[in-house]
Amino acid sequence: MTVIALEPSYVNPAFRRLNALSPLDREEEALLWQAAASTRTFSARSDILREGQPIPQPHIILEGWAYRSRILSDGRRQIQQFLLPGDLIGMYQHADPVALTTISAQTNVVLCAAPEPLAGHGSGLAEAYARSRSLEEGYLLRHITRLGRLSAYERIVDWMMEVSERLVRAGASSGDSFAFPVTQELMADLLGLTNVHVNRMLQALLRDGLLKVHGGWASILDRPACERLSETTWGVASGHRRGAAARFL
Amino acid sequence: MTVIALEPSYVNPAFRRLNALSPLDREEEALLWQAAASTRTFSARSDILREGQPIPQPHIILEGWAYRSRILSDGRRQIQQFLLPGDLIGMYQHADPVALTTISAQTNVVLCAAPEPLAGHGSGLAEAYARSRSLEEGYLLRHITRLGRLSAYERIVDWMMEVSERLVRAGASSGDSFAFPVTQELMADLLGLTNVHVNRMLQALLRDGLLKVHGGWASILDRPACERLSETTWGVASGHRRGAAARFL
DNA sequence: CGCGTTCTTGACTGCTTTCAAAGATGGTGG
DNA sequence: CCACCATCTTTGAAAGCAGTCAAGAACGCG
Repeated sequence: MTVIALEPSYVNPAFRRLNALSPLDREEEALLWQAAASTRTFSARSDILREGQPIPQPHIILEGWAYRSRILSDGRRQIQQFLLPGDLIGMYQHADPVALTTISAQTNVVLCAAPEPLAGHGSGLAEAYARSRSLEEGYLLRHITRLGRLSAYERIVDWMMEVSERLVRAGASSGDSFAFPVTQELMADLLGLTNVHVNRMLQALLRDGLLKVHGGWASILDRPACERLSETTWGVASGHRRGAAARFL
Repeated sequence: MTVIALEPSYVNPAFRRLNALSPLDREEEALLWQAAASTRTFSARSDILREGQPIPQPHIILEGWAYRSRILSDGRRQIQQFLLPGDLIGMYQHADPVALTTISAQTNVVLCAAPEPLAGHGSGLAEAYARSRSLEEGYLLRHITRLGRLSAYERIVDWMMEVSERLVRAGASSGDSFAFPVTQELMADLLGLTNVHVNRMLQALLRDGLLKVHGGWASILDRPACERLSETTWGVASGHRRGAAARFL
């Protein structure tokens, strides 16, 4: 359809991701087009939002990579998550929300306001937002597991698998190779490592034929092997080491 | 007032916490009393909910300690967070939510259903729920920073300060000493350490006069010193190591 | 009082960090 | 088109924090 050909290209990732989370009706699509008509661009390496600052309204990332981080008083930095095209920013539902972390643009980042869902109507948009929040909570929980219990080698693989999945979800990548604007120092600050050790592990991963991260691109060389390693992340059974009988909610 | 004297005691933590997050009106209070009239109890060391299982409706913890965790296929366990009295479970706003992690009862745990907020009315309850979710996201982000960038010694202090704050918030503790039903093995699985190392760090913390954790109780011996250590958690400035000029959202 | 769980201790190993310096890369302006 | 500069990557050697393994002590519940 011609209509699709006329869509502003930068809308696609956000559109695809939300629509996949919950099908949107025509009016909701229109809301998104309308919102995407007025964008805001942040240049690479600038801050989009600072911790403690009020959030005027939720936004959607149309294009670019950003991250949420905290810097300790002695200079240590922890990146809590990366934000990719289609991700939501500041989607809180209480009065006067405030940024819980600083959000920084790694590449140039294009944002638009997240349209308010239509009340008492096809709830596709509200549903998509809610699912997106759940998904995000899942990523945070997974990152906690990654940091607490995986080795450096495993952390890198597991996170790359997550990035790959999220890019596919937004339709921003279709395969095992994608643009990857992340320095080794950033990966280190995300994964609780040092840049030196990240460098060594990336070499090992390349040597082992699992991953290639080089020159702003990443390739998953051996997806089955990566999934096998990353699959350790998948839980089972009871949360107790020595559990009693279960009787669920 | 006699009415208050007649309140079931186990309602207090949840009631206090929610009411502090956003003032509830009389009808909303009534909803809570009503919900708390029918409780569900889980015995210590049983699972309340398993990863992947559908969540019939959100619940409130009236009493007891629980935790969310994931166990890797090789037996490694990561506890993502502890759930304390007044905390919410499964507060998702999309259709057919599913548990993102297993939730296990550490002590006996008493739950009740979280009442649906009254539509188009004093939005105190909805506001309290939303604020609770924000708070929880903040705790997850802080835990990520803890795991990624704090030493074992710092992790323990920082987490104990969080627990203390959360207990006070729920009115379940008023001071620097509180019941603490957490084994060293659990702390290890929460903080990404081994039980052996947690043991050694707790000894060091006692020796240094910061914390005493013993016999099911915890005491903060030197709160200023603990806060100073934990304060490293407080961020500053730009998220970038070498940042450009900021121009915020 | 007895048994399982939890805590404690010691010696040894090893993954990851630290520090420092050299090499590669990419964008910019002459 | 190339020199230049900041940023990013790579390397090596040494140190350290935390893990592993194993065994004994203490605790708490029935």
